[in-house]
Amino acid sequence: MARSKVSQDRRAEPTGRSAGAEAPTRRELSERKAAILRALVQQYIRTGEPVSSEALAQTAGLGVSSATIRNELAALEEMGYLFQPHTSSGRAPTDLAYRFFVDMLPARPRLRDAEWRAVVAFFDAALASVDEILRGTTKLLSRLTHYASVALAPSPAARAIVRAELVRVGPGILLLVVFDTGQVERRLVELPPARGEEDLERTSRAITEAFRGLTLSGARKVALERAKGAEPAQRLLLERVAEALAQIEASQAEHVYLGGVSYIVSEEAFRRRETLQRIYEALERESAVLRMLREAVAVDRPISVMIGRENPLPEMWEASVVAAPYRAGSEAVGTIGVVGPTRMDYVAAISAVRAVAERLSRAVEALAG
Amino acid sequence: MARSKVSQDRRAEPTGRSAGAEAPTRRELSERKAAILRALVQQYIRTGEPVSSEALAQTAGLGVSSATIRNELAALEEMGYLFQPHTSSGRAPTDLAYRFFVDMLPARPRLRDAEWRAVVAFFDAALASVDEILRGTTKLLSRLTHYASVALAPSPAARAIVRAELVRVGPGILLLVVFDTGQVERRLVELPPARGEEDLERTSRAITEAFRGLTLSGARKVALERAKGAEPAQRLLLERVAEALAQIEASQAEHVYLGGVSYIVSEEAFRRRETLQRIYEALERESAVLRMLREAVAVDRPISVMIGRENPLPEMWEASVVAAPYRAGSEAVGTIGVVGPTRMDYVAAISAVRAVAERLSRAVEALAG
DNA sequence: GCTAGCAGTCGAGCCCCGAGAGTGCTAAAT
DNA sequence: ATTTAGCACTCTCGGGGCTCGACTGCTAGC
Repeated sequence: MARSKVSQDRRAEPTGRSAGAEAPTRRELSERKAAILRALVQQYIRTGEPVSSEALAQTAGLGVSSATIRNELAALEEMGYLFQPHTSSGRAPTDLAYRFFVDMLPARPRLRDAEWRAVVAFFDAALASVDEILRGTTKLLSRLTHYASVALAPSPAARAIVRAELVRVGPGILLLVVFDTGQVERRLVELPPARGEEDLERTSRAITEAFRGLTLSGARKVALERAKGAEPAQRLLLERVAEALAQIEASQAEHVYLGGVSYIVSEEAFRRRETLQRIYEALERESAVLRMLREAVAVDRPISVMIGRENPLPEMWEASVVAAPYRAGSEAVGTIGVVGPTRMDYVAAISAVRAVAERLSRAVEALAG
Repeated sequence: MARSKVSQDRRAEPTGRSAGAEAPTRRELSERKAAILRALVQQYIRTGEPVSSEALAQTAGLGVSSATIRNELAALEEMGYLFQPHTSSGRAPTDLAYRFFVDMLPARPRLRDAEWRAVVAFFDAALASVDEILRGTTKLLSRLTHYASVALAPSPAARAIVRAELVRVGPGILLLVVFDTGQVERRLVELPPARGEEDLERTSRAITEAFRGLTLSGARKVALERAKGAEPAQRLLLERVAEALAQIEASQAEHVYLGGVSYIVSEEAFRRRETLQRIYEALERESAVLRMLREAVAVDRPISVMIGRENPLPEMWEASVVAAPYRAGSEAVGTIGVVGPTRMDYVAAISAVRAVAERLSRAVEALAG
């Protein structure tokens, strides 16, 4: 593949949309170069074919001839924005060009009416819990964008507990924690030998009372405190509960949602089987998705775009991610995003992700109060 | 595609392994034809290339010349077991041939030792709930077989409730039902206006007591009964709880687990993008997977195999499914399976699915007591 | 009934060729 | 100093034609 000219520096500008703020290292583009570059990227996104100077002369509306544009294109290629699949073909954008294109996008693209209504309709339906909402959200996002979608549930670590119980299930004891988002976490509690049902009941009632309104770490502290004063029978149980709480806090694997993976199977850009397989593998690995989305929204922006090699996962270097955090109150609690080819329709993806993130925030906020 | 000769009758023998029992409609094959057919299918599964008479003469060990085998092959093709991609190529199996091959498989293929140990190890780890187990199970199955895996959770309809509660979450009330499998179902209860916290607490405690040990429909009856006698404030709430219970009973969409989809991306048999996309679309549609697995295990066998067009979903006609129910006690409560190309390694898939279903049954049984 | 042998069929790979698309460069024009 | 017209050059893509080789089906003889 003639990809050798793609920009090496993985993170010239790691964040999403820097809307006008220049990276100091990047040479400024002349008006005309910028216009040409934008037109080229736009057309390439539309057609997927390398763009010729002639085509740009006609569509970009600069009133200069194709020969002039050819000179500019040569310069842009020199600067690392473009490459030619082969000597006598048009030019295609590198990651750097997409970055430029995305950074220059007008501030707030709007969703089309029909789509906006679909978003509103989805979130208007009564949904019981964040889990249920997110499952639907990935489907919604994929339907809107025709790309694969991912979502991260709020980390329970920061959420308030509305209920905690111990339940006997089969031979084991299950610690059940319900959060203000409607999320439910469960953990097996290693059972101390020969525990009576009454003890269990009593402890369960005790923690239900004691944990209400606390966070996981708060609850854990309380459990340990109470364990100290308690009679031996309860003591062990409480300590085990504290352990389970810690485990819940640490684990996050279950909180990745995935949807619409069938949409990107037919992407021309993922023609090579191997590319597609590696992307799917990564998407199935919760830790990978977690890492990717975390990094995507690390910088505090409403929408982040991660283009090609900006992605921390090499498997994703031929893909782009458009991601946004969603909030409950003022703090970001989770992330949603879409995954498509670097040649994705950024305008559509950004507006869809933005709209969904907004409504999702409201929905989660309504739940969590 | 030269697939026109594939058997038309979608369900000559709908079930999995009939191990020797003949379908009355199917003409009996001579010893030699059977041996040739088996050898051919085996080789085709191994190589993916049409098999020649010469190759069979060498490997099948029948002591006859390729010319003789050619005659037999012509007959088998006539009977619908084989087809030629083109005139001068070897033969490939039709669905009917795979069906024959699978039906003739020796009774209980064993898993290789290392794999068996992986299965045992997975189920030896303490797992909190059926959900958690199944999530891991699909991963395990896919790792073993290199195909995509699906699993159906036990329908909560038949399970016993170990706990039911009402919890205030944000502005809504959440009905939380915990089953003996560790599964948790939650449903928003349409809130009657201006309900006091004490009422809620009281009702919650009441249903916790009253529902313990019942099934969903049992609990629903109890709720409605109690509603009759109750004071108006509680009455409405109880009726709404009954409604929510009915909804839980009816819904099953959330109970489909999917894993290892990246494994089948590179399947040569799904070379055509469209084929792969349709398969993925179907796998993402819970209702479709539900229908497929239901039909697969409809006949009471330890392992069911659904080959190509035997599948009720046309999207899956180029794929095969190996499925098995898992049990808690004597009743089948859920299903697991793998999805691969019709040319899949049935022996490996069957032994993996069987082994996993067995251990899974034990694990679920241990949970549900 | 089996098999050796042979003619016939078809796909895969290769080369060649021409058409077409698009570039880079040069030299003239502004 | 730009811009542009013009032209030579490069490379892909598709088709046609070719050979090679892998199989088959069939026939005739064992």
